Amino acid sequence: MKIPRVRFAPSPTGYLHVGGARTALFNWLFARRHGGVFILRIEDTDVERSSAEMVDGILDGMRWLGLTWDEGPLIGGPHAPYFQSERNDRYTAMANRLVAQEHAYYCYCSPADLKTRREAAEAAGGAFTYDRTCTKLTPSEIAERESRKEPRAIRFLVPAGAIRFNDLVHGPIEFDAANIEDFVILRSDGQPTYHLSVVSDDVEMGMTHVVRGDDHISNTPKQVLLYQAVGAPVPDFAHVPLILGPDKKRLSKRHGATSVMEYARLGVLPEAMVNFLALLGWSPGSGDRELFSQQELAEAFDLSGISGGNAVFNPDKLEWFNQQHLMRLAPEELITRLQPLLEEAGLWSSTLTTERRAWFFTVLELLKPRAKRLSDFVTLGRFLFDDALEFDEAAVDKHLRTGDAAQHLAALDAQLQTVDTFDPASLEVVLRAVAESRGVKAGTLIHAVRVAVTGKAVSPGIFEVLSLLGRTRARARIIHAISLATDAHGGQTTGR
RNA sequence: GUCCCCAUCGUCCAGAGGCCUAGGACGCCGGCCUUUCACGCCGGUAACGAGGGUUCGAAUCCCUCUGGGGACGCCA
Repeated sequence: MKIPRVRFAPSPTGYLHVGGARTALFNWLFARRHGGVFILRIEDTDVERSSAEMVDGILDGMRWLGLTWDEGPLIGGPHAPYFQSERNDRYTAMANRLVAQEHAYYCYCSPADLKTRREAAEAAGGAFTYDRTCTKLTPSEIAERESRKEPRAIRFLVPAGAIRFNDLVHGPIEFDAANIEDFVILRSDGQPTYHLSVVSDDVEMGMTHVVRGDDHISNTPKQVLLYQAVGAPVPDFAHVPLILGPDKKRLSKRHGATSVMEYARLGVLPEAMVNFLALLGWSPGSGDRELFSQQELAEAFDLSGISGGNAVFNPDKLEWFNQQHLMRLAPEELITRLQPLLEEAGLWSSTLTTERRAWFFTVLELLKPRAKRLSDFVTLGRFLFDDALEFDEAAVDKHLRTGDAAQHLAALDAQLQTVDTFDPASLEVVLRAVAESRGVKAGTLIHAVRVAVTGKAVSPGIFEVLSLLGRTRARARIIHAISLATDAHGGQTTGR
């Protein structure tokens, strides 16, 4: 196989959504797998709807996912520029060449008129196809209109016959040109349309494969025609099925989060998103493995593993992948990812990464199996980072303001004051001894202590928690809880 | 309406004629572990859309139907 050159060519009319992200990922994986080149090209020929912010948003999404491009915005490359809005002269040149070779012609029909006719046809239940009015113009009529500078578009003259191309995921696909109208390639304002700019760029940039969404299948015959008209080799196509919402409709905003950066904000790891997206519509074939790093995916990826049918986006599975990747993240790395979140929550201090490093690592290990998202470390670990506890009233009523909880805690506190080492094992011995001496089940005391030191009914193992808190903080909380327990009417239960 | 794509558990995939009394994962339901919640472990639930062919033999090949999706713009 020749060295593949592939591209992801988003239109900056919105943020990078999961569908686009997966297409980008497949292109990236394909390039990396075969030692090819991955190009990022911005298709901003729709001036009305494109914006610089959207370009930045897409670049952010690409970077977050780790989809580095070899040629494209910011870094340039041998085929610069990589913004279609800056390649206009090439498109006009190609359009003019096509007119000169009679592969295309001027069309003076007004868009407004075309629109009404199209709507009328639709109302009548059919589809409107351009009737080639302007192909009937004589050379002198054209010359006259041109001299008057009448606005006109350029249409491609679709030749009759079958148009065939081989799709790497769908196999051979054939269209009858009779069903394809003479499409506009250059708008009356001189701007190229999608078909023209895509083919022009893909030819000039030497694309060998076009990996894109399924929704482009019906565009492909038009583009094949364009390749043939300019005498360029037709690349191999691979049309990737779409991502659907739970209702089997094309995934859109009304299904919830669709922007990849939205998932980033929700505490999803890019490695989880990549893993999830890669396996949505693609499979490495035999083998039951599902957990892959980006590198491993790049080694296993193959276009032939892409399935032909659309796939439903399953948030539950994404969350599972996230949890799995979270658990596999090295402590150092986890800290880096967590820092912004902890800072935002006002829970970060530089001591976390210096003298209390070991302490922090242990905390993270304890929280890991319980966290499904990055943000869970903040909520789950808050009681360890911050002494201002928020008490769960129901838990307080159930475990603290009940029986002799206060006395039990007081007895425990007395022992905690004197216990030699504050490690989990010693603490367990102490607590069980106190429970026995007071004639209660260990569980009873444990539950009371948990609420006392965490404010909640659920937490990681209580002995680890106590140990991590340390003697001073643990005892202070228990003492406060005792007063809480004696206060029959609840009253102020927040803070310390 | 026309054209195109697709069709295995609720969902994502495996399966490229006999290995399939259809496998894995998520979810769900049990159980174990346990101080709670998770993690982990064990087990269970659940599918080849229908009908015709081809073949000794079909989830796998062909046809029809049905169903779902996409495209029909001077949007990309």
